[in-house]
Amino acid sequence: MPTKSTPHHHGNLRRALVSAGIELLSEGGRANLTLRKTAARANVSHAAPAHHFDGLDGLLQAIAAAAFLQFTDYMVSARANGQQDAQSQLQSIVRGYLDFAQDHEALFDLIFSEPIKNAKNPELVNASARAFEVLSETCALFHEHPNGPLVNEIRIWSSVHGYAILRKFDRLRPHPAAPAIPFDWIMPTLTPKANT
Amino acid sequence: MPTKSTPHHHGNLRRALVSAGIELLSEGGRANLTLRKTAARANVSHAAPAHHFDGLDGLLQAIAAAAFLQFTDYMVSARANGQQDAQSQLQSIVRGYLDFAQDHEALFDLIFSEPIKNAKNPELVNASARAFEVLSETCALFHEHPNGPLVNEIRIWSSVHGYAILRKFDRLRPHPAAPAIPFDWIMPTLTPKANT
DNA sequence: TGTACATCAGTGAACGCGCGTTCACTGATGTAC
DNA sequence: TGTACATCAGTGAACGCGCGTTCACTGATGTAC
Repeated sequence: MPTKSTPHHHGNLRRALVSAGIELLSEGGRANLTLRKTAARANVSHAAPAHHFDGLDGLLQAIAAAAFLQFTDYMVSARANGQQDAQSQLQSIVRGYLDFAQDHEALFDLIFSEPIKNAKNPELVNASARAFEVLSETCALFHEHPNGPLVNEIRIWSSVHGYAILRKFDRLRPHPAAPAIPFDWIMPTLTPKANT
Repeated sequence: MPTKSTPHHHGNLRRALVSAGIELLSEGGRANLTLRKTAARANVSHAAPAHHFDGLDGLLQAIAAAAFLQFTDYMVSARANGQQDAQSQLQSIVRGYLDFAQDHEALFDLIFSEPIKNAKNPELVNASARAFEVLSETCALFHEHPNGPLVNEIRIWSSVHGYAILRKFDRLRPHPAAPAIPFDWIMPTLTPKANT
């Protein structure tokens, strides 16, 4: 008799609440996310989340951590599914980056938002660091920039992040009927290390 | 007898409310901005803003419009005060862009935020368009990109915007003690039209 | 296998708070004559 | 210059609402023996 209602002990309420919160964010942005709505979406009383998160901020950070993991997965999956030379790998993670920004706009906004900026939550910090590592790994396939480490990463990352924002604001067209300028046209060029 | 208390007819309450709202945003971000707090900051009853704005959204859009004007002023002033060759002008507006992002972080966040994205308020739309024009004017001093118009603008703008975000998240250092990588090192290169 | 018991993860009522909004009001300003 | 009057831009009380949080509670789970 594995099914039938479970009035107590949801099983994995924490995960369910994070999912519910992501839905609410996607539907109505940050203003739509409250503990009470999240609990209701997870079919649980509004006091239940207190057993799993330290207030609204705790929920927000847990959501951001989950978002970073998914963000990383977009990049890693794209890289794994593409060709394996350096240039292709770099293009793949950039595609993953931009796809995530488009498919999950609310989460993309969240992870680069002010309240998340200074969060110390280790789960969140680790998830964030992992996303950045993916970029670094891929940049490591190229010759270091003459000015030193991290410069390649910043060149790529600045471009792709800015491009994502401009696309969100529909600023990539000379006029409304024109196609959007593709990222390929503005992507900085790096020099691969070896003949891969 | 020009002074003495003015219980009614503030003079320019609308402007005072926008200023008060900017202060509140700077102090505590979007969550700190409410009509009641804004009215209190402007030393006015909490019902007074209704005579000047269409609710909180109206105030928010007015603040965003004011922010765009100030943003534009940062770029235009920097350009006017620098050397006048094409490359210097471009560097100047980029410096203005980055200075604004740093000096007015809350406003920078606001003008590129979701709630402002789809606002139709003409004052706001015009202020936004003007900021973008400044970049276009300056890019017009360079040869058009082989792929057509707007490509130079997108290259510069993506980089500088992304760089501003990375700096905000303190991601411009290989390690905590290192200096931040300067924007000069990642700025895309354009070809000036004439020998200015 | 059964029983006692501690702990965990929910419920639902209650609370106080700040919010946006409404409304009758009133004093200041501007205009007509 | 003076008077009447409409309009404008404030006040302050009142409202209902959704919020986070607290609290006593209870049923389910896990553990000791």
